[in-house]
Amino acid sequence: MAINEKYTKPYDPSLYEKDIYAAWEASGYFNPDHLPGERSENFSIIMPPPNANGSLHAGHALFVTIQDILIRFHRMQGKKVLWQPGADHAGFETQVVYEKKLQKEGRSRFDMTREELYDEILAFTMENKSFMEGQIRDLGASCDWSRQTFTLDDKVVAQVKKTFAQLQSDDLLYRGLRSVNWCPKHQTAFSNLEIQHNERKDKFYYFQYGPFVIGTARPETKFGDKYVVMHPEDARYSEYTHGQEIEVEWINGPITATIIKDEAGDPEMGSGVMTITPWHSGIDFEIAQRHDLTYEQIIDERGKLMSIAQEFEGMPIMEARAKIVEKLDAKGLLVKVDDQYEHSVPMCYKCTRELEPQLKQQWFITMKPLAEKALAAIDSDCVHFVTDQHKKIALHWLNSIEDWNISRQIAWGIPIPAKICTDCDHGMVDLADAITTCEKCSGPVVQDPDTFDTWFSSGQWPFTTLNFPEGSEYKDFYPTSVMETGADILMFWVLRMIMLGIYVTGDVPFKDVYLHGLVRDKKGQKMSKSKGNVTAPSEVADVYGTDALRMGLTVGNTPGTNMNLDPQKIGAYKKFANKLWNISRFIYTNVETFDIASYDTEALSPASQKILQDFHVIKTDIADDLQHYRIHLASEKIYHYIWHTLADEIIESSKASLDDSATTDARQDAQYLLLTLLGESLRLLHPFMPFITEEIWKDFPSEDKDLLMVTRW
RNA sequence: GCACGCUUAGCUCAGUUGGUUAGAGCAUCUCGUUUACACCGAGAGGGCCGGGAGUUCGAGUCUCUCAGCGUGCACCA
Repeated sequence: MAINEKYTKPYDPSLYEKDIYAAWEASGYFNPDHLPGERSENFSIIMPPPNANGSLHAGHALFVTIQDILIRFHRMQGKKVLWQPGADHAGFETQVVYEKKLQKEGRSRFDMTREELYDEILAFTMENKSFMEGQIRDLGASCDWSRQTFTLDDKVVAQVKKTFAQLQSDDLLYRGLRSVNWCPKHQTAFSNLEIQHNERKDKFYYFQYGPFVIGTARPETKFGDKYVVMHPEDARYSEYTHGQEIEVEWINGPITATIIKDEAGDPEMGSGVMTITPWHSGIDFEIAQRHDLTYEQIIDERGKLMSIAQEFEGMPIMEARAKIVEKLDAKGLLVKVDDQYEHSVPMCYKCTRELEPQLKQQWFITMKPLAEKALAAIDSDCVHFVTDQHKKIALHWLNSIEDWNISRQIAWGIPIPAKICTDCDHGMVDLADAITTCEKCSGPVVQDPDTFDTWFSSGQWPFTTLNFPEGSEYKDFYPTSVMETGADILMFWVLRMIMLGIYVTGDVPFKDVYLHGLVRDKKGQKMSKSKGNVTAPSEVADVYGTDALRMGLTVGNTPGTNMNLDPQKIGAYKKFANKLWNISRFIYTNVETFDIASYDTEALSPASQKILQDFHVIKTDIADDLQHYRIHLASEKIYHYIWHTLADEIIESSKASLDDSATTDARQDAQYLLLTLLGESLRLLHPFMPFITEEIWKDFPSEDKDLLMVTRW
């Protein structure tokens, strides 16, 4: 197309983006092995694998944009660059999405075998995965698709199991009866990080329990309470001795209660006396363990009372609570009710239902030794946090880390390679699938039905994707240059990658950590489907173009803080794309007779030399910004330069020199200056707005030019 | 309870190691425009940088404190 014809129309992204991406992909330059020229330095990013269970949202668009900017910048700096993409099976997350789908179809996972469910979710995930990959391409991501990894690929699963066994042999793994966070709806346990605490006002009941008054918000758990705990120093109860037995009248008749003196009893709290329910409270369980007490399950996995509750058996919690209070009141044991009791209750982060602590045999990782090495790495800046506030949060969490429950009672995930004894419940790690009898009691064994917490495998992602330990990728690119991901998964993912990376490979998985905040709507509200305020990247890109979307997500978006995304802002960068289009039209149509290769730069006027020097300063400044992850500043600077310096000043003042009445020297001086600045500006802007810059670059008069994406700065 | 943030123009936000007259986008107002571009240009108004104290030759930036807003972790008889 003739230059004037092409540029006469406003820039229309939809005419060019698909073809340009295809040209990039066909060039092979996404793959570090096929990059042109000598490249001594390496630069690498492992892409956080998006969940393969739905469409990309604005947060995905943000991380793809930030990472692509860094990748393209370093590639144009002449580095050997790997951006390793992936897709996440996202265990529990995906299973929840799929269960909703089942529900709509009038089905339930509890009517299916684990194998049937697994196969159906696998098919569902694979379909979504390819859909999602198309959306990442649409955003312009220059990642190496030839190395794409799925979190259930054989190599990943094999390494994850190996690590599990290694933890066992290093004595960092145990299977034990512990209080776990159990969701009665989803029928699985969660790690401590996955639970959400909600403030709530509830009734708080005081009951007469023998000579004591005890308080509780959960009367329905009290059937098995046969221990009375008080602080050993509490003078009010000095007449009672540890282990002393007393007869008390309780919900379903008289029981024998035992006095326990333990420092967990807080004299300041209520009467200073409490009864304990070890099966349904982590703290109570610890007390029970300290004193070797017995305990019993009161509430079943579905949230219903068990046979110990006698007449209340089978009732759901809330129904039982009211009736038990009624009965205790009738027996004259209800002392008072406080209905202004504020407390926070643990909820399932998915269904916002109350979690029920249950005692379960689960696999736990002993985290302290792993955390200590991570702390040292962060402290010494071997892992450098770009955002200082997240370094503080990381140190705080690692310093008070708790053991990690990695067992999940869901089908969609990596099966835990272990055998469980059906007689004594003893668990044995079994990578080779060779164990047939219990090592403790010689009883029969079955495969552990549970799967790993997704974050256990994700935590090993950097080195598994790079083919640890023998792969060339691992040798060339580990530790990777920077981990860029959402600040909301700092503890879930980033810190676990650091801990497991150091543990398995002996080295940190990445040198820098760059965390971005949430993308919210223009009013600062969290985007959600139910609110209808979701900005779908694909829809925005259709209206304004991908380049405009990328700029809108980038300019002024400080690392680590949330951003409010106003579509109007993206519209502003659509205007900018068109401005650049017209700048190019003006320059190209005015240099058609000019041969830049044969122009003698010695002849350049001092004024033009000064302009080029000024440009060089800006360019150095922008490069420095990008080296230091100041993407929000770099993008604004190049925007400002192109519009308000190149267009408003340099082009405007060049018009006189390009006029017919001007001398040949003056005209050539202006032509050289404008063409040079256009070429340079396209390079600088390319990482941010890759499509339009590549398209304009096609018309740049140069002998042996390659794609702009591999043109050096 | 422990910890981490935020507060700058009407709105959304930048402001890197303290250093000229505190910036941008959007919005508002005025003027201009047969042209590279109305997806335009020139210009204007608008800010005791949350309050107070301190360090300094100099503070939006550092320290302390108060207030408001937000977030994470933990606990909950």
